[in-house]
Amino acid sequence: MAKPENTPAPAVRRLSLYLRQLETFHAADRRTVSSKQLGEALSLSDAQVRKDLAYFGQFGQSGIGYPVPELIASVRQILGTDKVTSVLLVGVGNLGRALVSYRGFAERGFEIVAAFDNDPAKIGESLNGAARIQIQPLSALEKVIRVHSIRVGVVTVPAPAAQAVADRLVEAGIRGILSFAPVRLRVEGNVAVASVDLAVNLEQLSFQLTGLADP
Amino acid sequence: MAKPENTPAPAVRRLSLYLRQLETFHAADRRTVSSKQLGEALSLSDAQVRKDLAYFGQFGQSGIGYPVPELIASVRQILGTDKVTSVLLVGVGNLGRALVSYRGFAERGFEIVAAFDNDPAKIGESLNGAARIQIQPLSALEKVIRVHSIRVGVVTVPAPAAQAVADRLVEAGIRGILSFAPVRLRVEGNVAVASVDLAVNLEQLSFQLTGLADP
DNA sequence: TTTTGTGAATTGCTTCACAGCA
DNA sequence: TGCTGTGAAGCAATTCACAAAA
Repeated sequence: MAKPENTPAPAVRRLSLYLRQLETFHAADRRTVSSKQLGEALSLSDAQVRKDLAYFGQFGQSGIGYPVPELIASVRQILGTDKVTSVLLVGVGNLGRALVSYRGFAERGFEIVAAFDNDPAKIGESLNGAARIQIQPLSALEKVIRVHSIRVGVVTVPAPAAQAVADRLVEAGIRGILSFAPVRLRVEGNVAVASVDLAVNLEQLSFQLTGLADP
Repeated sequence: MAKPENTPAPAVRRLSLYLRQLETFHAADRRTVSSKQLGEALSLSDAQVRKDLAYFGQFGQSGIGYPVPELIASVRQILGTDKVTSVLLVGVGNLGRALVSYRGFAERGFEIVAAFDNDPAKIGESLNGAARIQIQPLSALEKVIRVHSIRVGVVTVPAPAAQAVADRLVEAGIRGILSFAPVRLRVEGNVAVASVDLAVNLEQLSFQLTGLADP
């Protein structure tokens, strides 16, 4: 359960995969799992699994493996998802709408509690997410962040507007931003940014395709 | 414009970022760009930019930099996005709907030309994407793939259904799969798979947050 | 000059292999 | 025996630094 400063980023990414797989094992009433089994399910080596987990503490038992429920709890704590995190979303286009109702977020401990857009026609519209929320004007952003102590924002506005929205979120005290805009956001040091570029993934696929034999 | 077999995967990922940034420079009528400028825009070192591009050919000119329009054309060719790629989508939930109308795909050369779902209530419904398409039953999958020679599929079905859909796509001759289901898909060797797990990205953010000082 | 392309050095990540424990 | 945790080895990616080109 330690939180070392010098953890390889890839190891942290895989932690999420371990958690997902552990939950699957848990649903099947598995009590323990070995690094070999966990690795096989995720196409990783057993050594990789052990190294990754060892960065954060000693969770396993020699000869037995890792206790599934306990390891789930530990990994959640490491990731900070053992408590529900309130999240706001800016930009209620098609993607924004889909994310508000995306159950995968709630399942992983993230609840979208507010949504913002600058289109007057959308203000007041109800959205069905984990809770029912109403679209609010951007002018309400700062107040909502303050009143609800929201620390994470999801940005689904068009690329040209993304930096301005990010600046505003940072100014209002947000600590983390998940952006779907295909631009590199610049933020002051103490704010974490993660970026998802959906088209990039298709481009990577496309690249791999050009290298494959075509029967 | 070579296509070496042994290119670091991270370099290929960055190629997409270079393309994006080059297009921004192009829109601003920049004729040439140096590795330093490109790197600064993306928070990468100039050496990194040069190394990455050099994996694929010699595009720059000493003392000048890289010619923007030519490099854009070359990178598109390397990624295989110089031609439009027809894509199908399986699973028209909220996320699937959003992706069908997502303009970022069309802008990068991917056109969703067919959408499938197994919910009888949805069959025949019209969706507004780049083109207008009708939701079709899964039973039509194989025929559509064959008739339109579709090589790439986007999977937005619930996790438990994803592997079965992937198997069917592979069986029908698809060459690449972009999956949004939070499971590791197993496919036979010659099919490329890319996976986007939206919740994972929030978890990574959450992890970073726990390490940051909270003012 | 400026800036590329690239071998060499370095850093970082993964795999190996085994001591130690149940 | 079966399996973890970990130093050491091996491999991969990044950065350095400079010769060559315009």
